[in-house]
Amino acid sequence: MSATGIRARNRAALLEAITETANRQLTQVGPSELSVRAVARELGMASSAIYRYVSSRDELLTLLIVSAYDEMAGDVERAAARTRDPHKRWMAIGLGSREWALAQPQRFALIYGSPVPGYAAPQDTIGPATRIPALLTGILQEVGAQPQVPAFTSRVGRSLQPALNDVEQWAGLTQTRFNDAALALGVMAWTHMIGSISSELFGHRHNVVGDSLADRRAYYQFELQVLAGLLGI
Amino acid sequence: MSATGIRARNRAALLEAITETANRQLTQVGPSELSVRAVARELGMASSAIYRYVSSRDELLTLLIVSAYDEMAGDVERAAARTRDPHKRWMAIGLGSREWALAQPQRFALIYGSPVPGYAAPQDTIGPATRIPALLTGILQEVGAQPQVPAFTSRVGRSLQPALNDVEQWAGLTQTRFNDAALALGVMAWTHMIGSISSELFGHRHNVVGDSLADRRAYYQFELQVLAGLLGI
DNA sequence: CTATAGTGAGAGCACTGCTCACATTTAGGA
DNA sequence: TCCTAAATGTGAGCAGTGCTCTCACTATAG
Repeated sequence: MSATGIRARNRAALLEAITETANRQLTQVGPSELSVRAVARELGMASSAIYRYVSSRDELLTLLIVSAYDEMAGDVERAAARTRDPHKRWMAIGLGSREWALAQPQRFALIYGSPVPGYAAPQDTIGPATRIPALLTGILQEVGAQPQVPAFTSRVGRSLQPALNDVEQWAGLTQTRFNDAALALGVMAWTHMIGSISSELFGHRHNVVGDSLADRRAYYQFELQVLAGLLGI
Repeated sequence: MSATGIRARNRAALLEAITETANRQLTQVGPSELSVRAVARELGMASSAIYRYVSSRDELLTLLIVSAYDEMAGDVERAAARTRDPHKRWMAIGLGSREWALAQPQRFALIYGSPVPGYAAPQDTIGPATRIPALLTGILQEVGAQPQVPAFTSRVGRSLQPALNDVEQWAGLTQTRFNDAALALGVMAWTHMIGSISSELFGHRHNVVGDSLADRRAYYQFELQVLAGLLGI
């Protein structure tokens, strides 16, 4: 009788259960170690049954990627919403991103680490992936999108021009509009945030700097300040 | 009769052959997919024989990591040695790093990507890992290590102090000596270089920016200029 | 009520890292 | 020189993986 049917409901519930347990296993084993069989085992079903709901391990990973992007963006958006001041929001976005990454390192690695070879991100992921950058560009737009590029801008300007030839597309995607330098520096800031978080999280910095940067949060905050300064926020 | 013995020589040669074929397989399959059995197969020996030379897959990875660090550093050092001008050397180091990464993406992922879970980098890797950063700090030292921090420095300064409490150790390691701000910005620059290269290589930026940054090399060059400007190079 | 499509179980294939018992070769000391 | 001990290679085997296929069963639509 039910238009959707009891089967459709069960199906949705089970698919949710699959992604949930997979996400929970991700807190312990890391993306490349995630096992379809282990998920099935924990759910008490045959491993082959999983493939009724997810066509392959890669498709399961895609589900987890989308969920990670979305949850991280949600956290960061909430953190950013707590203040109106552009500079404080800038810091909140940066620090919030790091916080989420430290709390969920494997899920961060899933979306910002080196991809598993052969995996091509489908279209479903680009929407959720754009949410945090959109917050940043929103701030740029708010402060007037006139970055206070320091004295070296003239030297930099020459090398910048050929890099940006499709700003219109970007502006349309994010519904913002500002000049080339602001875009370039904005992308640079976002790149640096995830680069610095990755560096801390994956222990690359430790191989080089040792414990020179004892208070990692304070150092990251310093970096955020530098980036904000570059953009005149 | 030979003090070392023919066996030791064979052993060394075979160990070299193993890392060589492993490195060649790395050009096609990526770190997490690298297979001990496949290496053995290509060398025409039983898979179990490999374990006479390498105690585990992780130890093989460590060998490859060290070799990747060393070869990349060699390339970049050569590129940097072509000029004496600090600014040009700065650019050569940054661009050289990117060049190597684009030519050997899997090996770059091996050393700067997300680590395989459970793998802890042994001491052998920290020496080779420090070579390129040492080039950068060398330039900082050369230009006087007085970064031209822009107007926002005063605001930044407060948050910087707690982050740096073991500068002496770092200075000893790299045999350089400069002030806290120079160190902090230097680490930031290096962090950004590998972060930006990773972002381009692993396709993270593509999910966000699309093809707005058409000429990726030009954009990366722009970033290098900004970083150089921050450090007064 | 029946034909159909959805669902689960289990066996099986090809692959992985790794261990072990066994044969063979080599090296060094009595 | 001989002989013991160490080093080396082989193949079987264990436990795990992703994924496919066949078979039974059940809910749904006509």
